[in-house]
Amino acid sequence: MSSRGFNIKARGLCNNNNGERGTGAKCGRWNPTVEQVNLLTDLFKAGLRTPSTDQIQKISMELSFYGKIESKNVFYWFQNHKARERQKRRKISTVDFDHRQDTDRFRPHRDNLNLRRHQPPPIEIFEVCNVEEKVLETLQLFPLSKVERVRANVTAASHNQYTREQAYTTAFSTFSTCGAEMEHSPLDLRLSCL
Amino acid sequence: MSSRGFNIKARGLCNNNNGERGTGAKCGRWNPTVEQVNLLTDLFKAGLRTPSTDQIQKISMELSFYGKIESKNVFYWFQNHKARERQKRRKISTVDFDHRQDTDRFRPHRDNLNLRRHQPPPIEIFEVCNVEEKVLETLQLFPLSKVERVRANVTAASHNQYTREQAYTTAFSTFSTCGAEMEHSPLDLRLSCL
DNA sequence: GCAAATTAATGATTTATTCAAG
DNA sequence: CTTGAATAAATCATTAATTTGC
Repeated sequence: MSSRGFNIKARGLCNNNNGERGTGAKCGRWNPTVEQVNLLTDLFKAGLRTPSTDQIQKISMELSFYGKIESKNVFYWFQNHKARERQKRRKISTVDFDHRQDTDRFRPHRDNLNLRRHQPPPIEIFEVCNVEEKVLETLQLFPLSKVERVRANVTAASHNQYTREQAYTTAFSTFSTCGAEMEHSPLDLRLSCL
Repeated sequence: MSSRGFNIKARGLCNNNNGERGTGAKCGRWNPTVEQVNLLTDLFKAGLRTPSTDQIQKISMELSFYGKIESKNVFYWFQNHKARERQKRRKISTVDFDHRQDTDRFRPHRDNLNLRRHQPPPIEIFEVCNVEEKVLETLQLFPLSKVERVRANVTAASHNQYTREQAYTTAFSTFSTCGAEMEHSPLDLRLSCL
């Protein structure tokens, strides 16, 4: 019993969504291929968090090789994956001082948030994040032909997080974008085109 | 002291943003004309809250007559205006039981939030919202030539919220979109185009 | 084995919060 | 101090895993 009036939303109209993956050409939402998920995960492991417009464009382009995909799917995937990784990590890194009052049952991890905001957070989270942010400035997407090599390299690198920077320059084609535009901003991606 | 690495973001590169309005053709953000704000406000008063892709497109188109504007500006305007109206209303409707401890200084209006979530909200908000949702299905944008008339009608209607539906059919060209696409969803707007 | 029923994941939206320009 | 812009959190909704009874 949905209390919304939205769930009508074009059922039956939609053509089959993904040529591969799974069974019966349902309509609803994007159903990523395992390859697609793998690649996205690799990029995430490599430190990509909030891809720019161009990056999303390229990723989507590359991944479309493995199945139907839209840019927004890529965007959402990173949004969700980032958030849920954060959430997961927060959960495990705060079980220690998780003795609060009853009132906190109402807001499951809000307090962790406030905590995170108003005091130095459990280091490794932001250490990692900062690294990401920096590196992302020069991170470029891979050509499809190099996919396998990329996967191998990144996977290898993920076992040793101090060779991560190496992994970038090895796996992805890195070239200086400092003088380039770099005016992306995730919102451009969401709206500028319309 | 911003702890982000984002604020670099193309300063100086940007060409002048808005030809009119204000002073010196700065780059930064959109600076709406008074006419633009007026029109947007009218639409808001008329009940528009989360315009669809097409609606945003049209609004942007119309408003571009008064000055430089992008679709995303329209999108953001509604986002912000909706949120801040809600916030404003929440503030005034919960001042009564606003006696909390010192710790709350850290999170200014968080508690109001939780409140809103865990108990029936001040009715009229959601009453209004529901009305909006329904009406919006048939709300169409105005032609620019009718702007003045629209403004007049909407303003008039805003004094008597029970003639609101009348105002729609009077001020805007209403035609049945039930059989039409109606697959918009705000996210299409943000990403589908890219 | 195999569907119906439940639950867990996760794609998609909305809402809240924060940043920062003017 | 207002508000445009952007991010993060919370929420909704659908699909896949899985459990369960047969």
